[in-house]
Amino acid sequence: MNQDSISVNDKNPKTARGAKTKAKLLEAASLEFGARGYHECMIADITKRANVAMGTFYVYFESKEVVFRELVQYMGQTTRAYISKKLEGVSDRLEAEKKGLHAFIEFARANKDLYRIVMESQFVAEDAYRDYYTSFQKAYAENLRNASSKGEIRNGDDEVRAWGLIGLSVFLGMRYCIWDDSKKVEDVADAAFDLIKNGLKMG
Amino acid sequence: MNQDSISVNDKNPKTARGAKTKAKLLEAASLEFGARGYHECMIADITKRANVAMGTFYVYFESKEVVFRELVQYMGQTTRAYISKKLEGVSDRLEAEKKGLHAFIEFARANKDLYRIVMESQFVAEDAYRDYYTSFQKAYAENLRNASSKGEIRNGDDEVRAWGLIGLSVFLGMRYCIWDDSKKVEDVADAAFDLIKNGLKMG
DNA sequence: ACAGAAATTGAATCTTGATTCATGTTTCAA
DNA sequence: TTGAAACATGAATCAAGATTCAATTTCTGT
Repeated sequence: MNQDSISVNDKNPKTARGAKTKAKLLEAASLEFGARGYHECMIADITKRANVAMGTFYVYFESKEVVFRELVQYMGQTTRAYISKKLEGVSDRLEAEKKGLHAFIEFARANKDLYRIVMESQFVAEDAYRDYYTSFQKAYAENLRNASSKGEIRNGDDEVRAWGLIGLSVFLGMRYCIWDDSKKVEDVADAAFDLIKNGLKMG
Repeated sequence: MNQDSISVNDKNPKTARGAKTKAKLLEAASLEFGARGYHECMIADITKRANVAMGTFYVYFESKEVVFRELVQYMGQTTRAYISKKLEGVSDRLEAEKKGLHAFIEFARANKDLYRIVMESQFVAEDAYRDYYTSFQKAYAENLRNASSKGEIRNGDDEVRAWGLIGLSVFLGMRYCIWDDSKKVEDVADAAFDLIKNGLKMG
C-alpha cells in the first residue's frame, strides 16, 4: 500500500496519440523479433520500423525484455481466444480435438512471428514461457478428464496426455508453419488427428 | 584444393595433454550453457570452471558459437547411439515405440544440460537444430513406413506422424525431465505409450 | 640435453548495442 | 490563451563481454 502500488504504471499511454505510438512499437517489435530473434534484433531496428526515435521506445517500455514479454502474453490471449471461438458449441471431445488441431495450425500460419516469439521465450523469459504452456495444459487436461469421465475417450493420465498432445501440436506448428508451409493445413491436421484418435495400433 | 583444404584444422589438439584440456572445456561448456543458457553464459565462466585461462579457450575453439554447435552435434550422436542400442533386436514397431520412448526420457534425465542446449540451438544455431531433428525424423518416418507396409501399424502420413511423435517426446522431456523430474520415468512413458498406441478413442 | 612444436596465460583491446537525458513539440483543460 | 502534462527526439553514455596477442612454460623426438 505504498506510493508505488497506488500510482498507475507511468509507462501506459495517457492519450490516443500515445496509444497509437505504443501500438506501432508493439507491431514493429513483433515483426523484428519474429524475423531475426530476440538477440539479433536491436531496439534501433524496432524504432526505425515504427518510425519513431529510440527514446520513444523507453517512454512505453521499461526495457527490451519487457516488450518481448508483452508479446508473449498477447499471443497467449489471442491463441486461446481464437481456438475457443472455433470450438464454440462443440461438445464431443474427439470433434473438439480435430477442430482444435486445425485451428491451431491455421492460427500458427497466420501468426508466424508471434509463434516464434513464444518458442524463443523459453530462453528469454522462461517464466512467461512456462505460464503460456502451463495455462494451455491445465485447460487441456481438464477437458480430457471430463471427456474420459463421460466415456467419450479412453482413460489415461490426463496430465501426461495433455503435455504430449501439446508437444505434438507445437512441433507440427514449427515444422509445417514456420519451416515450411507448403503442405495443406488439412493434410497436416487430418494426419495428426488420425494419430491422436486411433493411435498407431492396427484397426 | 587450396592450402586451406589440405591443411588440418589447427584447432585440434595434437597431444594427449591438449585433448584433455579440450575435453575439460567441452564438459565445462556443457554445464555452463546448460545451467544458464547461451547468452547468459560467458567464456570466462567456462574457462574458470575448466581451470584454464581465457586464452586457452580460443586455442581449441574458433568462437563461442562453435563450442555450442559441437555440443549439439555431440548430443545428436549420443542420443542416437543410446536409443538404437536400447532397441537392438526389437523388431516389432509398437514394442520399439514403447522402449524408445522410455529410453528417450531416461536419456533426457541423465543429460539435462545437453537437452537444454539442443532446445536452445533453435535460436543460436538454427541449422544445427534443424539437422538434429530432421535426422531423427527421417529415421523415424522410415521406421513407420516399414512397419505400416508390414501391417504392424496403421497406415498414415509417416512424415507428419514422425514429426508429431517427436514433438510429443520432446515436450514430455522438457516437462518431466527439465522442469520437474519427480514423476517416475515408467509412469510418463507408459501413459504416453498408451496414447501413441491406442489414441484417444474408446476401446 | 636441446630445439622446435604445442600449450598456456590473462591483461588489454574493441565492438556492440541497450539505456539515458536534456531539450523541443503537442495536446488540452481551465 | 496558457501552462502543465504527455509525447517525441537522437546524440552521448556506459557496461558488458568476446576475442586477441605477445610472452612464458611444458612436451617430445632425436
